[in-house]
Amino acid sequence: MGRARATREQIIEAADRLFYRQGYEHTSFAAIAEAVQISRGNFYYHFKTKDDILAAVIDARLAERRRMLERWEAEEPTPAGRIRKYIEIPLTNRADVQMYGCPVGTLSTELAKLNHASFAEANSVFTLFRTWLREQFALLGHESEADALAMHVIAFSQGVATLANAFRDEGFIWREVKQMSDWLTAYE
Amino acid sequence: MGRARATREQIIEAADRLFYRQGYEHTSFAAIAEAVQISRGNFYYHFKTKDDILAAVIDARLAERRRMLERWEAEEPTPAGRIRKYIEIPLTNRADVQMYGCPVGTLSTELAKLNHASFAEANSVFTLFRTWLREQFALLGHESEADALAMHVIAFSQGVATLANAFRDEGFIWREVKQMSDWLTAYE
DNA sequence: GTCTATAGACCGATAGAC
DNA sequence: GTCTATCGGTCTATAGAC
Repeated sequence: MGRARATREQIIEAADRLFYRQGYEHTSFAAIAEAVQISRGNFYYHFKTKDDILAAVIDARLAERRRMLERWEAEEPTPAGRIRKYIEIPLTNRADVQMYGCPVGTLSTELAKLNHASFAEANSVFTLFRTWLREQFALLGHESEADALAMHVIAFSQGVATLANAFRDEGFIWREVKQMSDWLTAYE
Repeated sequence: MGRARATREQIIEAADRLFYRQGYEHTSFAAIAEAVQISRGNFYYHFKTKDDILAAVIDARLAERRRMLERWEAEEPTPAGRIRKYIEIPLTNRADVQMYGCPVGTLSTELAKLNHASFAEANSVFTLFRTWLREQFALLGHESEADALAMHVIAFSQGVATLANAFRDEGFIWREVKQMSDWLTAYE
């Protein structure tokens, strides 16, 4: 049981990484199996279909982001400090962002085009951020516009990620994050 | 000769549409051939490889966007009015944007993940916008920061498109475009 | 008769699935 | 390990305009 669980998690980890770097559709069973160094037969013991793996990857991402937000709440005493943590994501992950874009945004974009059943599930990561940011803005005393501000911050992040990916320009990320961080001071 | 040209352009048109709606990799020869109502054999008379079609689609998009910018220059006498036209794109195309995102951004994102040779070519549409917006900001007297402002506007557009696609929220587009339009007045 | 445009059988490789 | 579907891509035959 412990062994099966470890293998299962290795598969999810490898799939997560490959879906992010190569896209969901472009990633084959064989590629994941090879990355985990297991046979395809063993593979099917853990996941019956590719959609099953996708669902597991999305669940894992959701759980990981939840933990990240909890960590931020422990580290940053003020709502503004927490929002700033979110704004800085493209900078914190700049190497990956330039190479592969945002994991959440690019998966959402791909699943939208595939008309995939897990499209809504994948967007629940966006919703997690949206709800959390909304809370932080509400704590800052901007209840009535909290949701619009939350969406604005996420949109900023997505725009920066997409262009940083297209142009592979780190200076651009620095400038945009600085600007957004300055914008936030008006709401502190 | 005239017949061939018509067929060729029909193929490019159908491929453009399908690449946008379903993604490049997810769109098969068979799907394009069916959309144009020709056989797959005929198809290969006009394009040898799938990459050839992609290149033709990118060229067509570049030409189309160039014409659009020229149209805007004719219609809008002021640089600010022209920039505003760009800012309003997500609103103008809101139905498609909500369903399929931005054609330029989503193709760039997909080709980045596929490590596709035409990645740079696809981004030339971004560069077209970037150069054009930079010129408009320079005309407004903001030469030193013109490029950063151009990138900022494109990033805004990409962020709005990605989130509008994920949440299928038209109100969000209206709010963001309004906000960005107001932001622009500070530079007029 | 020639050339353009079209059709469709066919190929090897690889995909997801069992 | 195998099965079936489908992928991108090649090849040949031929219909029709000139």
